[in-house]
Amino acid sequence: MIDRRLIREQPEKIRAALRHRGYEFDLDELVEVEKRRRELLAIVESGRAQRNALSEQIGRLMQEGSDAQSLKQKATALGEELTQHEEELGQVEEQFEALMLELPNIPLEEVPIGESEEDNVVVYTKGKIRRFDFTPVGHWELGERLGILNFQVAAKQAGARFATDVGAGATLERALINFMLDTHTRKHGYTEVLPPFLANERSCYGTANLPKFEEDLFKTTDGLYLVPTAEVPLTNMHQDEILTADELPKYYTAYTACFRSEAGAAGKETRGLIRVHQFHKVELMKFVKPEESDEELEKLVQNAESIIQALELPYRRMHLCTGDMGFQPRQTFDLEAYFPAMDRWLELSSCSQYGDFQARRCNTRYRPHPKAKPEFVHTMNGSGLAAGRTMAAIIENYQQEDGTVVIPDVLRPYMGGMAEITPPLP
RNA sequence: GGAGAGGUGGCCGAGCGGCUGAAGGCGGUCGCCUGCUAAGCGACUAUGGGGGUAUAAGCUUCCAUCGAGGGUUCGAAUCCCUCCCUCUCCGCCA
Repeated sequence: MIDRRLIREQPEKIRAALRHRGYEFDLDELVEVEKRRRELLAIVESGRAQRNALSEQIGRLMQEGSDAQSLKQKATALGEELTQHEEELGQVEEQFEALMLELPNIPLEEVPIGESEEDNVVVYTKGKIRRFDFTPVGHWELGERLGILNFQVAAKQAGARFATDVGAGATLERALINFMLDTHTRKHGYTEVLPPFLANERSCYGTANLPKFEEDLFKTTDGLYLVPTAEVPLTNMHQDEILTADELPKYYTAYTACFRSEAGAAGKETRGLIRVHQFHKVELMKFVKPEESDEELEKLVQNAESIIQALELPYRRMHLCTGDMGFQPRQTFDLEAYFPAMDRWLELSSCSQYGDFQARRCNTRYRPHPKAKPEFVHTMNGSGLAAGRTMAAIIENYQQEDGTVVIPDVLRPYMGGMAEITPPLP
């Protein structure tokens, strides 16, 4: 949610943002509703002021023991008229809120303007792309051959677009999660959180997964949602709270399973572990002062990158353009690893800053000084990293001609010293 | 799941139909006092929204908010209903 004052003070700024995003939205309607809301509010408030004054008078008269009957009648009549206006205001307010919730964030000026994925900008590429003297095999195929990934079993257990890790595969993914959490807590100063994997409606509104993206979420029969990312519980850690300045910045990291219904998605990218209904991720999340926002985002991106670097995977950093960016962020950087079998770069991490967009929805504020008025904090988050995709990247990049997958050095202590995953004997 | 108790400002806590946006305390800010420290004294100290004025802040006025939503009433923190949450006890369970 953006500052409502922008609606009447800088509608052109919003209009430009919508255009750059290629986002359909009836801004004129919102401007109109906002105006109507203020008009009605003035009427209702003066009506209330009159009623309050009358009531006070009645109270005084009755205490004196005087007759207040005629004033009461007057108040009743006033009340009836007021109720009508209040109802109208209620409707307009509802309309206004609904529209505000559907309005996306305003991209920062430095975000490249573009229409699609094609217009994203490569900030830099790091690591060496390995040259294979054999044809690399896709992680889904190699994983099945090694007996560490089983999509048939997953289909029986749950359905299409699920994955079951078995044996060394399960150990590898767990090793990745542990390595990531240890790195972020011990080296980067994040506080580890293990939150509920279900979130209520309010929390999903807080991160703006609701109301616009309900079709992406799994909903339980009692109205809770399976978390699509740890961003949801983490961003709501301080819902309705006023933090003190010296508490900021706050760094949180959490492992959660992530559930996405992705109803519409289909195609090439759905192979193997790339796009599944449940995956595993370690998330990084920060609450910061507005003036520290950019600097903190940069550190967060580097924290995520450090994992890819430690795993020695080739990757690149992308600056997402206005057209490819999500609804909520002001700015997003993606970290994409190279997948040799697919000959594609795929996102392992997406790091976004939101400004006060989510903080407004979560009502998370802080006092810049002990006596100062509360202001909204800034939030940001990024994957640090998506474990399933990272495992897929390892399988593809570390495969040998004989079908063996070498375990990256940093993970070996997490796997009881295992150095490679070898195919079962025929 | 059952039974009981409760949800009030940054925190604790009083109030149980009108003069209560809310006593008192803690915390905080500013000032005074004290040759360090501690203590003491005084003032100020909720949030959001609309309007006026000034636009760097500010000042002023009105409205709303005592878990959320509805109801009764001229008037609700206070009475009634529904829901949510917390605590205690019982049951069930990894």
